[in-house]
Amino acid sequence: MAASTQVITRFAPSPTGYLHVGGARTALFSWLMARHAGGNFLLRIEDTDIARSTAEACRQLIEDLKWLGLQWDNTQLVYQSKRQEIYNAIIADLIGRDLAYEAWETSEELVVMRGLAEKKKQPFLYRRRSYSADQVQQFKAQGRRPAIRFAMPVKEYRFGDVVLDKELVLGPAEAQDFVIRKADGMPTYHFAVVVDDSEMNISHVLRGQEHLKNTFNHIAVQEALGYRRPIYGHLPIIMNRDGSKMGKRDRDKHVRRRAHEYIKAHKSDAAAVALAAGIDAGQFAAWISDDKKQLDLGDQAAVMRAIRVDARELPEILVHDFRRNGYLPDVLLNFLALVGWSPGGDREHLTCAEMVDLFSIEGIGKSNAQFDREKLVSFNTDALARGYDEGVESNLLPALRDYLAANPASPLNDVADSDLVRLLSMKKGIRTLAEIDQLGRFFFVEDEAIVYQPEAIEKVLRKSEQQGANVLLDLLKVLEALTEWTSTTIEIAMNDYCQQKTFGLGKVAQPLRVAICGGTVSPPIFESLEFLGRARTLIRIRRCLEI
RNA sequence: GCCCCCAUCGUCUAGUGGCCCAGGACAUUCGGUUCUCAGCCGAAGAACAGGGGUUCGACUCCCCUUGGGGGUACCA
Repeated sequence: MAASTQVITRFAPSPTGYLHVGGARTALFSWLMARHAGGNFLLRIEDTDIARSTAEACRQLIEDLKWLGLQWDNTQLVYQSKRQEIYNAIIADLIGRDLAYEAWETSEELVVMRGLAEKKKQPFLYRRRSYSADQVQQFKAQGRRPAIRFAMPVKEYRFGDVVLDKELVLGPAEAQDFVIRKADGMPTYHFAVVVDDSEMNISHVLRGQEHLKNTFNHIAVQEALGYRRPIYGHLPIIMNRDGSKMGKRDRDKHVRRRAHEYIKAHKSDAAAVALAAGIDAGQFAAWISDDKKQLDLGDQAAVMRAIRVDARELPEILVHDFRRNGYLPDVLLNFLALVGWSPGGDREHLTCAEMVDLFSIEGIGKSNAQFDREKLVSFNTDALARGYDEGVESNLLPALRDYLAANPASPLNDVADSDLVRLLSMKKGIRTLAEIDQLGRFFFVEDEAIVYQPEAIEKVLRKSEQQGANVLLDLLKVLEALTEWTSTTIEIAMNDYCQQKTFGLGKVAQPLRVAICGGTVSPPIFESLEFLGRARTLIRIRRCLEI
């Protein structure tokens, strides 16, 4: 393949938080495209927003991509924050050619100017303004730092979009001088993205449709710099069930809502919650009263602890949420691919290799799509069932270990592989690995730690004049008398007992279940008893009867 | 306010002018299986946003309306 036709795609996230599913899908499509064409997929970190970018977020992002298996081909990651001199040299050149210039307005002044334009029902456009030498002196004396704006040539811009399959046009009236270097000295996204895509030889840029209008800015800079233009494709946006754009903000919104609820329910106030969370009171107050503000990851976690909100109740939108809640990476990838892309025909369940093979830009849809968690659960259930078919130990055990790594607090972390395999084999038909965790925990805690749920005790043991409890009393004797303790012998004994009493099996299974696990839900009862062992089973039954 | 994109069952989609009174999957409803929860098996209902064109013929092409979404930052 000639170098000029080589496909090079990239994923260029901003490290301001964990990877969310929208970003993951963009990465997936770029990855699929490169792999399909036998080209390269590169990773670049766009950390030019120094206030919001963190090293921690960056580490998470990389871990999430690795978990998904979206391997990138550049051994050396590109960090935009480390390339300031390169950008500055190019900007200096642009200034020298009068294609860029210093702009002295503050953000506040710009907000006022925009408000004025909207009042007049006019679009706001920034075009070059002149300052007298005196004014500039004054600005400098005030300590102002200028931003650098690109003098965007006033003309028509157009480009062909391979996803939308049409030509997009920006009229001359809409050209405006946008900022390419912020007052803090960092380049803006619009500038760095153009320089780096060119330097990295990116052939195809796939990104969300929210970038559609930005593309004209990028083209203008490319033209000024004499760069080759990559092929652009703008992906449909992934939406929530309520039809709004799916993003990190949703979690923030949820936490804010819960914080308000907490303050109301506990007759507390913002300052007290901020104190409990150990974060700055002023910052917290600003966040809780302003929907547009977002907490960073660490602060969000601290606030959640303070108001006792568990991460599991947040809407799953981050790749890490899905990992933590027991989804398989390949399932998430398969499902994500189908949000906005179709291989055609009736095919849905695909391995990564099949997706690579079948991927094409033409198969990408043009319209926004809602993210349907129920269908994802169904995909996960199917994949888990296939895992059972293909071997619990080779297939499901590593997946469960991975799940546990993301859930360090689970008691199952201390359990031997052989027992995890037994547990998995006992309970088929699970939808997520989290179900194994929840359903299996009672095996691995102390007998005294079993918590008997009041509703379960009432419904299964106390109801109908303590019928359940009486059955349990009988069963205690039957089980004590058993010579051999296997699920088969237990089942035979229980069936005998039921025949004697003309009971259905449910009449004995449920009391036993409550006795050994404290609730009404567990893996199949006879195998559970065998697994738990005679001694512990009997201890738990006696303890339950005492209560 | 201004600019832009999109439009098939509730949801994700197949469909590139006649193979479609529209196919699949998830969800839903109803049956069956089962010691609980799941799972599994079977069946059913469910869509081309509306209006104009073009054409012998329109889900497919064009226009308008309506609806949804995005952007409008010294965020990316």
